[in-house]
Order: sequence, then C-alpha cells, then structure tokens
Amino acid sequence: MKKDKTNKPSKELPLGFVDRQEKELLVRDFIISNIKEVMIKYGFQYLETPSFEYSDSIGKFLPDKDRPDEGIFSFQDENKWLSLRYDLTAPLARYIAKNYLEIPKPFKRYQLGTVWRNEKPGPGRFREFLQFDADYVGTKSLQADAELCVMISEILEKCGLNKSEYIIKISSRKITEKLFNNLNVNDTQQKLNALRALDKIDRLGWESVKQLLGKGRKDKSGDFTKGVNLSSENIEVIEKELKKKSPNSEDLIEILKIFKDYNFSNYEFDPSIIRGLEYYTGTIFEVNLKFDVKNNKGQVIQFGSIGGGGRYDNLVNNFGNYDAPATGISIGLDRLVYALMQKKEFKIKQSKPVVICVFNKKSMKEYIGLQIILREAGISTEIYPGENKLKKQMEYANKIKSPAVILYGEDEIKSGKPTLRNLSSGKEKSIEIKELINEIKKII
RNA sequence: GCAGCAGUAGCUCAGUUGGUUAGAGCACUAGUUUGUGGAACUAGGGGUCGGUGGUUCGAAUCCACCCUGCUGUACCA
Repeated sequence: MKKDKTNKPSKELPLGFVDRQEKELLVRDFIISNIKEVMIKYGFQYLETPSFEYSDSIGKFLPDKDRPDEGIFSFQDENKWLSLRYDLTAPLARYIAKNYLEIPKPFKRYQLGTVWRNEKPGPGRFREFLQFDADYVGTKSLQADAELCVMISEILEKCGLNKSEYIIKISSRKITEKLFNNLNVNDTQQKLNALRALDKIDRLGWESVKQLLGKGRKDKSGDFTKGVNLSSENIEVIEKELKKKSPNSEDLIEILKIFKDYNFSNYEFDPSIIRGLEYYTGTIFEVNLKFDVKNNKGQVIQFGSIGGGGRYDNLVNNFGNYDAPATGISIGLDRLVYALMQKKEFKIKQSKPVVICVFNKKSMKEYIGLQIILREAGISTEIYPGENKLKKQMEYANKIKSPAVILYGEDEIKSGKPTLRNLSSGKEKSIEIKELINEIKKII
C-alpha cells in the first residue's frame, strides 16, 4: 500500500484542525437552516465580512488590554499585519464604524462564519470553528437583550431540544461592578482575576472558587492555581451576594419583565455567570446544555456553555466618534453539533443515489437514458462509475447505502424491463420503465 | 502554559522478568460465485512498535529529550 515514506508530504492535520464528515455536516446544515428561518422571522439582516482583517482592527482597538495579540493567527503582508478573525463581534464593530452613515439605526444583523483561535484545543473545541452571531447595534433598549434570549431559545427548540435540555442563564455586569465597589476592591487586575474565578462556579463549585478567591487551589492533577488573595470576610460577602435568587439590579428586573411578556420562562437568573470578556458593560447571558456530553470513549466531559453574549456599549466607539451601544449573542455551532449528535438521533434525510449497474459499455446510451428519466423525476441516480464485475458494483452500492440497484443488461434492454433490486430487502422486480419512478419512490 | 496518563497495522488492542523473521479481531484486496451486495470459508497485502539519541551482545520493552493525543487546570476577545 505504502512503501517509501521518505519525503512524502504529511497526512497529519495541524493541531486543532479537523476534517468534518457528511454525518456531522448534515446536522450542521440542519441547525443553520433553522437559524436562518428564525433570523428572517425576527428581522435580522444577513451579513458577511472577510476572514482576514487588519490586526489592529480586531486586536489593539479592543479594550481588553489583558491579552494584546496572543491567541490569533497573523501574518505580515507588505508591512501591514493581517489576522484571521477570532470572532464575529470585532469585525462587526469595524463594519459599523466604516458604514455608520449608511446603515439603519438601530442595526440588526446576523452572521455565520468560520473563526480561528490560536490556543489549546479541548473536547469539542478546535482552532477553527463555525460561529453564529446575532447583534443589535445602536440601541440601549433592553427589549433587544431580552429578544436575543427568546430568539436563541427558539432556535434551540427548532433543533430538537426541549425545555429541560437547555437553559439561558442571565445576569448583569452591573451586579459584580457594584459588589466590588462596595468591598473596595479597586485594583483592576485583582478585579479581573476575581471575575475569572467566579466564572468557574458552574464547573468547580463554590468551595473551589472560594479557594481561588483566597489563597489558591490545587486541581485534580495536582497542579496549583494562584489565588486572588481576597480576605475571607470579602469572600463571604461575595458568596452571599452571588447566591441570591432574584436580581436587584434595574436592568435585569426590566428584562425579566419582558421575558414574562414573551411568555418565556426557560431562563435562570444566575449572578455567578461572568463571561470572560472585559468589554461587556451590562447584561450578560449564557446558553447551557443540561445533559451530559461524552467523548468518543464514553467519558462524560466538562462541556461548558455552547455560547453566550451580552451588552457591549463601548466597543464600536473605539473606532471613532460614533456612539453605538450594542448587544449580541454568539453560538459555537460545531460544539452544538457535537452535543446534539449525541443527544438526538437526527434522522436527516439525505437520499443516496440509486445505482445503475454497468454490464457492457456498449449499452451506455441505455443507461444514460434511464439516468435522465430518474434524475428528471428528482431521484438521485448514478451510473456505476467504472466497469467492474457486478459483484463489485453491488458491494459499492451497498457501501454507499444506496437504496436500490437497477440491473439493465442485454436481456432487460431487449424486453424493455429493467430489474430493480431493493438493497435493504434483497428483493428483485422486473418492471416497465414507466413504472420505475413509482417503484423507486416506494423504496426511498 | 502547567499537571497526570497514553502513543504497537486504517481502527480497537495483546505483546509475559529486554531474547530468533512483532501478533489478534475488525477493516482492506483477491478468490469460492466471470449477472447479484449485506453471511460464511480460503488466501493475501499492510508495521523502521510516535521521533531522536543513549544503555546493552541484543530494545516495542530500560534511560533522556522531543513530538502528538487524551483528561484536568490556566487563558479564552
């Protein structure tokens, strides 16, 4: 099969990149078609921006100075740095800033696009993946924030999830902001680290997070993570505040009221959700799946959220003088596909071709004639690509999961009655060409 | 990045205290059936045992470093 390995190109993929096969892509297409349907219903415009942007458009202008250029794929082109986009929000901010005068205000757009991140891949997390974004730009109305949650929930349910299988968690940055002010935690770095620690409550639980807020924590593998060094009194106050079951911040009270008007209840106020982004200014939400996700060895893995978002009122402003408050949501589609494929048996209809077997090249005209008739009737059909013996042709048809095979040899051609073999039952029938379409439709 | 575990055929794995030409199942190829797939039987191809260096008469097996994968953790715009 393979002999000389020297100087052969590598068949391996770069770290964090994967081939995606039909089974997965069909589920993805199914999700995408649901997304588009809902987006049209909600009145969002479809937008596409390029994969590459100037690095400073998506990097340096971010207010998140904590990570300047790390984690993105970049290269230099004629003295300018270009980067592959790492999300769809930064390019949107750039787009708004560039086209501000022409676009309607507020501007509602959705986008589907591949994004790239130069970081360590994890279960269901790759360095190249498809993201879905929907954003409202140019409005401070909390109706927008609320509607995004309702909308994403509608998408998930269209995809086959029921209310017990997912939850939208919602909170506001204003809660933690106020909390830290009251506690006199003003050091930006300390605040940021504290937020990051709090973001892990879901995964690690309160005890571990309290360790992180205090002196630090050792994980299961024995690795030690440095703590934030808050006093135990402050940690108690934080825990008490973030365990509250109902919000006391005005923006959330309003949003919850809107939820009620929408008759939307599959959410949960959870002051412990943080979302890593430094650019969020108000509402934050997260989409979580409530069932176990397993890897290919059957182990339950820490899957985390499949997406989230929130209000970022200052991002567009970074590009110039336009004041464009915004709110948006992002979903990692490949992660959703990964989870969904385990949860539901997706019976996605993809009709495999009926195979017309080749007995003799001289009869090609007859085979093609049949093929045209069937294809015109909308039946996926192919003439066996090659001239192998019938056995090979049958094996091929079986392998590609073809529903049926048509045998149209010399005898059949003479009598004008091809033989139709049903590949799941193994039964054969000799039928008139005009009956062929109906018979095949019965099988498919 | 840090930590733990792992890497033997396309896949899943076995390989005893270092010892001849490294094995199995599935998959693949050919045949039993030159007009019949999914079952069975027969035969066959395919491995520098993740890589490099070292210890040794001898390494898949021991040591070092590196690479890759998994899991946790960190970061995640």
